[in-house]
Parts: sequence; C-alpha cells; structure tokens
Amino acid sequence: MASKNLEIAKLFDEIADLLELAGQNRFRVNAYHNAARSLRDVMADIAELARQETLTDIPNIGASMADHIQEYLERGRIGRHQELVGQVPHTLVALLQIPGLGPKKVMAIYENLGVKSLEDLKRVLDSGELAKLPGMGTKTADRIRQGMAFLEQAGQRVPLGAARPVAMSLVEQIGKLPGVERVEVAGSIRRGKESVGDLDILCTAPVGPAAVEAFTKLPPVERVLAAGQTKASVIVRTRVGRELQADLRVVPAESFGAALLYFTGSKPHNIHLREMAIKRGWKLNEYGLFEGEKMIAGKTEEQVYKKLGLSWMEPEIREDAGEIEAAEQKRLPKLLALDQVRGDLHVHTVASDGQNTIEEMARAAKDMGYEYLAIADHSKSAAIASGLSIERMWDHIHQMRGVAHRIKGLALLVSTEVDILADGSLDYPNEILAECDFVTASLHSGFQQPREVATRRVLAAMENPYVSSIGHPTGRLIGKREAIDLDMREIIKAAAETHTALELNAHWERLDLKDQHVRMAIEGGVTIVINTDAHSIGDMELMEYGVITARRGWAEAKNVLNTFTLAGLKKWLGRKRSQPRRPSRTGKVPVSRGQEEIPF
DNA sequence: GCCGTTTTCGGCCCGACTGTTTTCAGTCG
Ligand SMILES: Nc1nc2c(ncn2[C@H]2C[C@H](O)[C@@H](COP(=O)(O)OP(=O)(O)OP(=O)(O)O)O2)c(=O)[nH]1
Ligand SMILES: [Mg+2]
Ligand SMILES: [Mg+2]
Ligand SMILES: [Zn+2]
Repeated sequence: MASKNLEIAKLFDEIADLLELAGQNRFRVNAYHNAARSLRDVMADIAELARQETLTDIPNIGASMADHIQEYLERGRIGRHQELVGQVPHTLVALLQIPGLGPKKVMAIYENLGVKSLEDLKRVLDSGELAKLPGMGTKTADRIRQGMAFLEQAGQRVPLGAARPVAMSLVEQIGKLPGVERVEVAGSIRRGKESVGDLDILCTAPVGPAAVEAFTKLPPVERVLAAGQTKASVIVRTRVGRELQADLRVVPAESFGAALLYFTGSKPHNIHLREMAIKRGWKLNEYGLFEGEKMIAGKTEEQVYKKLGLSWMEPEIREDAGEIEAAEQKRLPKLLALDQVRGDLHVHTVASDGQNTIEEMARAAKDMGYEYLAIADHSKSAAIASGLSIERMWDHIHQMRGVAHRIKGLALLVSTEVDILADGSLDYPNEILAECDFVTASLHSGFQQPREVATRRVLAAMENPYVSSIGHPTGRLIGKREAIDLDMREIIKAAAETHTALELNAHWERLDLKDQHVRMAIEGGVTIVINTDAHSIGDMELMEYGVITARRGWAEAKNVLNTFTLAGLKKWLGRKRSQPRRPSRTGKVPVSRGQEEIPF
C-alpha cells in the first residue's frame, strides 16, 4: 500500500459518504471529508505522528479523528466505519459517483426499490419503477441514464497535457462569440493539476444569457447538460473521440476578478476565503466582496485578496494547503518561472529511442535560449529502448564530445540515463559514469516490487558517487500505470544526504515527482531537476508542465538545479564528485580518453 | 466533528440550474 495516510483518508471519505446517506448532520459529514483531505495533504508519516501523539496538530483532526487513526493503525479497521456499513450498504457509495445522483435519491431508490448496485439501478430505470417514485419522473430517469452513460464513457480524469489544448481551443472559439469580452481558463487547469475532471472556462459579457446560448451552439458541443442565465455545462467530444464536460460561467465585467477567483478554486481555498470574509462581517461570492449591499472589491483577484489582508496568490498553490496563512504573513514563496530555466538535463537522441540527432537536439536547445543540454540515452539493459552497449556508449561519448566541441553558445553535457538494475546496481561500470558530466539513474523494471525492495534499489543508486539525479522516481504514468510503491520519505532523506537531485520529469504523462512529493523534497532540503526526457526536438517544449508542477510543489528557482548558471551547476555537481577529475576543476589534462576538450 | 488572539458554544461558503414540489429540495459548481 502506498501509505497509511492515504488508506485512512479513503476510509474517512467513505465514512462521510455513508453518514450522508444515513441522513446525518451535514457538518459532521464535512468534518470527515475535511479530515480526509488533511491526511492527504500532510507530509509527515501518520504512524510517526501517532507515536508522538501529535495527530491533533493536523488541521481538521480532533480527538475523534485521532482515535479513529489510532484504531486503524493498531487494528487495521475503524469501528465507526464498520457500524455504518451495518446500517447502509456500502455499495451505495459507488452510486454517488453517477452525475445527478446524490445521497437523497440514492437512499430513496434503495429504500423503495431495493437498489444497491449499478445493475439494480439499470433494472428499475428500464422497468419504469424509478420514474414512479415520489419526487422523481421520466426526466429524472433520463438524467440518471445519461449520467450512467457519461460515467462509463468519461468517468476518468484526463491528464492536464491532454485537456489543456482542448480548453485553449474552446477559449478561442468563445472569444469570437458576439458580445463576449474577456475569456479565461479557470478550475483545475488554471491551477495546473496533473489531471482534470472537466474544463472550466470563465467569460465576461454584458448580456449573460446570450453568451451562454451561443456557447451551447459551438461545433464541438455534443450535448447540453444544463444551461441557464449565467452558466452552462456541456459535453464536448475531443479530436481523439473522448467525451469531456465543459463548464462556462458568464459574469459582468465588474465581477471578473471575484468570478475568476471563485471559478479557479480550489473549493477548499474558496471556502477558507469566504470564512475570512464572514469574520470581517462581509460576504464573498463570485460577484464580489460585499459589505452589506456595497461591493468593496471584485474587479480583480488582487483587490479581493488585498481587502482580506492577503497578497495575490498564484493559482498553482490555491489548495488551502498553507498558502493563505503564508500570504497573511507575507511569506509566500517566490515561485519558479519558466523563463528561469537554463537547460534540460535529460533528453534522448537517435542513438537510443529518440528521433533527432545530438546535433539537432543541441541546436534546438540553443534556439530555446538554453545555456546547457545533457544528452542522456538509455543504457545497455534497456533493450526495447535501444539502450547502448558499453562499446556503443564509448563511441556515443566520443560523438557527444565532438558536437560539444563544435557547437558554440551552448554547453553540451555528456550524460546517460542509466538503468537501476534489479539488485540496485547500475547498468554501466563506473568508468563510463565517470566520463559523464551528469548521470541520471532510472528504474525501468520491477514496478511490482515490494516497497522495501524498490526503495533499497533507489537508495543504492544514490550511493553511487557518479549519480547526479534519479529519473522519474516513481515510474508512474498518469491514468495508466500506478507509481512504484516507494518510501518517499526515506528517498528524500537519502537524496539530501548523498547530494543527489530528484528529477521532476516534465512529460505530462509522468509529472514524476508529483507536486506533493516536490514539496516534501524541498522541505527536506533536496534539489529538484526538471527534465523533459525529450525523445524529439518538439518534446523539449514539455518543460512548461514540469515548471507548473514544481510551482504546485512551492518550488523556487533556488530549489531547481536547472535554473542554476552553468558555473553554478558545475559547482553543485562537484560537491558529490569530490575527487578531482575534471580539467575545468583541476586545470590538468583530462583523466582518460580525452581526445576532445571536455566542455564542462 | 472541528474550531477559537473578542468564542469551549454555536457557528460551519454561497449561488445556479433542474424538475415536479404549488414554494423548494436536490445536486452541482
Ligand atoms: N465556493 C465554492 N466554489 C466551488 C465549489 N465547487 C466548485 N467550486 C469552484 C472551485 C472549483 O475549482 C471551480 C470548478 O469546479 P470543479 O468542480 O470543476 O473543480 P476543479 O476544476 O477544481 O477540479 P476538477 O479537476 O474539475 O475535478 O468551481 C463549492 O462547493 N463552493
Ligand atoms: Mg474542473
Ligand atoms: Mg467544473
Ligand atoms: Zn529518458
């Protein structure tokens, strides 16, 4: 299992759902959801906090929640949960996933018709029994049927990199509609979440209903879920044939800031801000900040934040994970920006499974304004990725040095993406690694290994003095392959101790390290390196997704290795490789095989 | 069930859209 924190969070969410089905107090329901969220956000190991008896220091964890946690750690179950399962069939929780079906309807259908599962639900829809229940009719039945179909078709979240272009294209089309003024992407896409549930778009227009209506008639709109005076929800079909929900919100121009704030979220961030407004005797909604009838802010996000005593916050950190407290104390991080990135330290070429030559990659990097680029092809065991044999690697090193020598205005670094083998040893001997300016060590096998085994492999790799960074540490593919079960706290500790960077692989299918692990790593004093792992020139543009994810992990430029100048990078690398062996360090002749001048 | 620098009791975000309800509950953003 990934971690006790997540296991307990899942149980708390289920308790909340069961309580809600049982018709209990909605604030208690919220308390369980809030506790679950806090457990997901907390960086420390929950078992460790339990030992120290500091569980109630976690926000939203009080005496009851702490007892539940203790009980789970000791006995692997929570009595409260089991009681509830005795009262309400736990299979009903799955039915809540259907859009349009909430706790009240699920309970009514269960109590009157005995519906406990999706199959049962289909049956009572087809037989017409559902439509006969009090408070329900044929339209309700239709909505539920559509909800079930949508859940099957598009129940899964979509990776940011797949969703964002669709959202951008919609923004462009909405911008051309008559009467529409400003248009912005909002929601989880604006916050840069690794995967998104839908597309949220905000626009201003003097006449709301006209804009809403025009939106629902756009070509990509397949069907309309709801459309009113100020907003619409529709289903769009993407070019790859996937269905996605898109929500448009329309507000008058004077409310733009308040509306963007609202629609960007996150929901917990919104609620926290609204509670702050209440404390001051005001009201915050998507139309503005109000003192009685009087609007005191709303034209811009900054105005609203300022009135609440806060500085403006970057969307990426609006998760109510400490950013509001930081803003109150004027201690917000100075988040990393894309233009601070000076190089890419993990790209492939035709030598292994890339599509461009060393020279082409180098020229492209130079055109992007980079100061340095590290060519890192696969090592010999990566057979499906055409990994280089030792012999070919020596030749490849020669080739890389040749290009490095010829190209001006870019430091081309000799590198490798060396496999971490099953026993934690590396796929190349140290003689090769010593020739590299930068070494990325990656796991490409054994994804199912037990936590201890996989963790030990990574720790062993970090012990190697030539390993500069661990590539895509958890090996996950968003929506496709689970992360390797690793003890990330151990790995972060060891990375700090061994002076090894952890990669944030920028490809939107990976984003690995993920945002929360980035934050944990930085907290642990680890340096992150954001690499695209490009397999073609175009892939180098993926850097932006890595930067967004790093920002979600509160990364500043100083935490990110590839924002360092070439000299700074060199100095950083020199700390682990304490032996003098580089001519640039020692001023002496190259150590070995040094026909070419080593550019580094 | 959690929380508190005016509180250990009494609050807990706020609004839009839908359907079948004759006045608003349920669901969602
Ligand atoms: N105040 C308030 N705002 C909400 C609530 N639900 C949603 N919002 C706001 C904040 C959300 O970021 C925004 C868009 O809603 P979504 O349901 O699409 O959530 P979001 O985009 O954050 O995540 P997603 O990836 O779509 O699951 O609307 C709510 O209950 N209260
Ligand atoms: Mg959304
Ligand atoms: Mg939405
Ligand atoms: Zn790679």
